[in-house]
Amino acid sequence: METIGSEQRDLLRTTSSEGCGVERTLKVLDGKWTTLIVRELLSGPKRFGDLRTALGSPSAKTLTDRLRALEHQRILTRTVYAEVPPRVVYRLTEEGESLSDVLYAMLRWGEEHPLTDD
Amino acid sequence: METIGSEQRDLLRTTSSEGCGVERTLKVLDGKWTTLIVRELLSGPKRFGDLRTALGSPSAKTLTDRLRALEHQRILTRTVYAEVPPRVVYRLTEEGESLSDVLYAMLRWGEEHPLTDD
DNA sequence: TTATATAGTTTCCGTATGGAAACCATTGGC
DNA sequence: GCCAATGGTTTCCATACGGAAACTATATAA
Repeated sequence: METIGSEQRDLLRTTSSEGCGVERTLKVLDGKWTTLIVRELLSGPKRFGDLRTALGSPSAKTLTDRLRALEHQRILTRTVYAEVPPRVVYRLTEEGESLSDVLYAMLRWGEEHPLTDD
Repeated sequence: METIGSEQRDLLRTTSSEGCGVERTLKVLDGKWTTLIVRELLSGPKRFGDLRTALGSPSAKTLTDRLRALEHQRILTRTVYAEVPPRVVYRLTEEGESLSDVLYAMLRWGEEHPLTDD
């Protein structure tokens, strides 16, 4: 029983190493917290502080770096509300939302293959 | 139009940050070349040298490290043929093959979202 | 007047990652 | 007797990554 159809296999086979779609996705999801940030935002927009808490407190610097990178790649938007203290909300763009297919595939694989040792 | 069904969204929402399936998958696919190695092997078993060429010549040390890690996690098997010069073949296990769902999702996303600048 | 909350920024630093280069083992072929 | 080919291993090193701590801005509340 195949886990992959011939159509999919062909796509994977014929794509060159350079500029392959897989590499493009890897580039976007690069960095220690990046993928998890997207996962958090898939359940709705979140504030900076909420993200930090949900992720288990990465350093402010690191979280800022990742958010800025994702913003630059148009995966999410950053909205500052002119209040005091400031409120900043991050929300996925349509492009960011579309990463849910990748995230969900990861989620399923991870749950179907619990780690044996390690 | 939603890109994710309510069933999927619920799964992503209710999973805690620790031990989430996404994190498990990230752990397996960790490292610079890891995901690309799996992509290469999805089109069939490959020798060490073939992998190096296909990937664009990562250092031997790095490739060895990644292959050993994937072997340890039972994503692939390493078969040594007692010939001279030696021939070593790497092939995905069933578990490794099942990563095709993740890889294919990445491939599609990457192809549907070519980079604008960067 | 001072404290407080949020969302940073900046500086500094330790570690991990990955690459380059040199070296090794084996044996069939010249 | 020596070289080539394969698939490594070992050592060394530069950089990138990410964390900790200290600092900042602002307006409201006490």
